[in-house]
Amino acid sequence: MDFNRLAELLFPQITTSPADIEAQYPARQLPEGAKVTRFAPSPTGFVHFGGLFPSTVAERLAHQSGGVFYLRIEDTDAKREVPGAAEGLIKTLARYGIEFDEGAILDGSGKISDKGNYGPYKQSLRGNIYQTFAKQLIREGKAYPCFTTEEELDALASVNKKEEIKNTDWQAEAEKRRAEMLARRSFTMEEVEQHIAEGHPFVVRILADGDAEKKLKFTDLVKGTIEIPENDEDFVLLKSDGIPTYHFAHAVDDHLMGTTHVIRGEEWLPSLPKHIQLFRYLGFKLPKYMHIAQIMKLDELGNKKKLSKRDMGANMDDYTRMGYTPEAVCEYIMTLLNSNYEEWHMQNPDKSYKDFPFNIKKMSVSGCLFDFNKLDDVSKNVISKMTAADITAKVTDWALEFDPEFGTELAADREFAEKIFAIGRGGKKPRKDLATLADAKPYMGFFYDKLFTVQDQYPEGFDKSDIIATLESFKAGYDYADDMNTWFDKVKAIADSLGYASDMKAYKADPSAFKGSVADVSMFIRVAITGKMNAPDLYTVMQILGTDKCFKRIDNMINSLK
RNA sequence: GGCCCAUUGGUCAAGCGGUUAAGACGCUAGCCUCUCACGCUGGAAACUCGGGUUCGAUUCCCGGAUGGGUCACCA
Repeated sequence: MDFNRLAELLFPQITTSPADIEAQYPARQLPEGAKVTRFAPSPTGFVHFGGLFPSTVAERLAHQSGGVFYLRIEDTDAKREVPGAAEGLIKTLARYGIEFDEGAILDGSGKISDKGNYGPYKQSLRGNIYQTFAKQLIREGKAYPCFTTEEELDALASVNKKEEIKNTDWQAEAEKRRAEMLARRSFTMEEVEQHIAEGHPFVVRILADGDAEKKLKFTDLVKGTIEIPENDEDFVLLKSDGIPTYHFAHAVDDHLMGTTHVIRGEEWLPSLPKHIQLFRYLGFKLPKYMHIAQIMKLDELGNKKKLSKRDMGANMDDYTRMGYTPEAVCEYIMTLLNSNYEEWHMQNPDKSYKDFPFNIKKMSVSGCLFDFNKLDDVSKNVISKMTAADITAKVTDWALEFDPEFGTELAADREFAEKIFAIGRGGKKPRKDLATLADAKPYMGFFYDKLFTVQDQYPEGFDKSDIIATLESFKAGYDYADDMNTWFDKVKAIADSLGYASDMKAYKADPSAFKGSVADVSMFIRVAITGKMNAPDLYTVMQILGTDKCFKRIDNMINSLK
């Protein structure tokens, strides 16, 4: 077989050589140890948590090492492509601090355009490049055309549908398929010529030289040394539309674009032998690989499953809607990614997670369960450290979008809102009431007359007359100008006058000697003013609320009790 | 089913031949306290199972079990 002739027959339109293309992609001039990484999504939907996870690793590794982080759009499957998905992807990533140095990024007008010298960064624009290398492989007898159509293959394989996959006799399946491929390998030139002349479409398959019985040792930066069988499958390089498969595009692009570290989910591990073979066939240097563990969730049966796009917490917009800030999500990701992150963060409470020395060796090899409890904890800490102005702005913006009634109230008087958010904020041990921005409303909504309702009832066991007496004498004695101690002394005096202990220690020593304690008396007032049994320090609340509002609420409560 | 990967409390995880097996989240008891939220001090809770190797295995090796991933002209 004259492979040169075969190559010309198949790709007459390709006149460039691999060397021509290589010349356009000179080696990057970067400092020693600088890593070049990329995020290479297919524009089929939104970025989900499982995608943000490895891209965070890639971004950190590149920027931490003074390298390059770029975005490549893997739009090689027109059937699955979703219009606008790529733009959405980029915007979402940006919200989570993932910024690209080069690649297919957004220009000023919100359209995707290339930045950098190693493009084009959209695979659909690189057909000529892939075909050049495919032609070369054919010329070298390392790849061949296959005219068996998808339909024929399906018929042969009998199953391709998800439901049937469990019952598949995989061995028979593989053997049939392999037999077919083997038969197609030995097409004569005449047969090929005839097929081409008749206009039959073809795919280009690799001529696999591996032996699945033989193992190949490979070192993954996360997984360590693994043993995998050599590839003996004639997988597709170029689909019949001339567009490459993932495998081929990966080899060609990551080589040309100078990727030093390929970071991807561990679901790619089984196809690694294909990639190793391809790089060897093409004469490319193999990049370093990091196959990172997947994020899991628990299914109905209590089994771990890969977090899928439909799951709660998969779509990053879920977090926005629930009121988790990007900072919190990023920090949570860091805790999952590097086991020593939390320790570092405790020692460097004021530093950004981007200052954390991310360490590949500290990465977990096994998948972890997504844990909302943990996210809440991380988020509470993040929110508790914000300034009052900052949290006010964030909650207001959030509420304006997701809870307009609340948002409008907040926005109407920002200074008032900021005073509320300032309660217990800023000290060494700040309050941690909010896990999400959405928690703000139940926490402090009572400050607003429009949102105020009496949520909690007075517990059983207290004389209504005591409550009324408390409210009336409290109101009579209240002076806005009082300092906190004076204010509380007055509350204590009321407690004493009604037979409630003003001294908590005395009360605890002998509860039966009193009707209750000053804690109860405070509660009488608190419920009237805040509508709740639990609220931040009542004195401060009243200072913010002002005498008029407080008195009105007390009066309302007295009336409702009578 | 073949192949690959994994397996320390409920979750995330330190550990890398000899430890009272860290820590964080969650749960919980108590303290502090006008309630809450913090904070502090405690508590319950773990090495998947067999075989080896070794004076000694959570740690090393082999096998089983379990879980996950993957087996397309999808990425």
